[in-house]
Amino acid sequence: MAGGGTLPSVTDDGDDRIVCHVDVDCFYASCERLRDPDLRGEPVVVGMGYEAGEPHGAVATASYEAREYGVESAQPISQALERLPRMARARQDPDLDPADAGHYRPVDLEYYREVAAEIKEILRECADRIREVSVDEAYLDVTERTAWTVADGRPLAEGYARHIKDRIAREVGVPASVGVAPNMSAAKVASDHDKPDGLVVVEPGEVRDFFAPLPVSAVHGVGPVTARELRDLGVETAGDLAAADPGRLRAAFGERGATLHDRARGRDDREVTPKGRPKSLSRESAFTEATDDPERQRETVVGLAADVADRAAGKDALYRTIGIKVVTPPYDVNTRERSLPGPVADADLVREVALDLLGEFVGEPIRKLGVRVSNLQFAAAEQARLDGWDGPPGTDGDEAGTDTGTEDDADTDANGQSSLADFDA
DNA sequence: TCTGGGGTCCTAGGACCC
DNA sequence: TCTGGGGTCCTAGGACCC
Repeated sequence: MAGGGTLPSVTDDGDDRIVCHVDVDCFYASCERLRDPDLRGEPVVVGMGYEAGEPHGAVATASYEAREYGVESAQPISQALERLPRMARARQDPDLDPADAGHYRPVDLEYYREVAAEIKEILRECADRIREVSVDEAYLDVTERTAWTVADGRPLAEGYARHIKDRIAREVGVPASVGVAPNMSAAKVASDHDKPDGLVVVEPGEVRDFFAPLPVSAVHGVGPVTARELRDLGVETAGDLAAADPGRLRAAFGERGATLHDRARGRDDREVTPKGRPKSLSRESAFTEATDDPERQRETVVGLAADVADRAAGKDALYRTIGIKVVTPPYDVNTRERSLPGPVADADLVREVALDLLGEFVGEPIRKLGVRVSNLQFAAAEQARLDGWDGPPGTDGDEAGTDTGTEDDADTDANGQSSLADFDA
């Protein structure tokens, strides 16, 4: 970019990696279209906790056509229906125009996972290192597969990204947005920049200029709360953030402030690494309306506890901490947890501890309940396989899992974590 | 816009230890 | 009797992400 006073040929931080962020556009809705091509071009709303003909649940994904009617994700279905009536209803009600109606579908995660698996296969073929963020999103390090070299006015990396995007469209049949940049954070923002069906390339040295005009909320890690607090400090754009005094940011936001400052300046040295094992497993569910019925509350916790224990068992996970979440009106989130002397896999214990913790709240009005297990350790065989070693003699599974085994992903994420590790050493 | 479900990381205070 | 300066673990809550 022909920027102002900065040195023209210096990259933001000397990082010449090539990172792609691939994000399937309104994934659930796109999957529904895959299975029912009549939905193409139509407003589609996928609701969780939604059942055909019922008004409850919340919007998981809305197609872009549905968004034009003001349907947003996380919205209650009842509200979505006010803005975009159901097609079946519009066909019967003479006051409604079917042209302004939408197709509502319940979430079918199993099917979406099948589609995601096909996409993942393509991504794995296209990159040496991948981090799958969620069912519809992944980072790829493609440094070894392409180059920033410019040919015919465009970097080769752009053609490579287009190739990935085209393969997903052709072989799977869903649209994806792709961002290409020298680091993860910029690649993510790039893929968000021109949705749907976007392809945005930010070359090394351009990252800071690319960020500059964007609102702070576009920076990954800035949510509504931080955005408001930043605004109060006079920081409106990512450019303001990059120019802000890091000491002030650190004072206001701690380590996160420093990280966000770095991101806005185009600095992010996180490596693209696989996600590793989960750190907690949980299950929660909301009552249609807050209830103070102790029996319903206990029943719910019993069911959630069984689900969580079951899932943990399916993953060969042991847990040392059992907790609950209790949401009381208006929307107060309370958590309670208890750690055990050692790791267990015991459904009865999950239930007993969860019920015991619930005792503090039982009888109060409750909107939502959750059960969680954490401090996970994985069975020895699983651990050895994932760690890529066979287990040295004299180190049994218990020892290996106790401490460092679960912390060995310290290099994966937060800078704070690795600096702590450095300090220890 | 009164809020669905599954996660991650960070912070801060207190207990406890040396 | 009062008190330093580490460190770890546990718990609760908050912000954020998809």
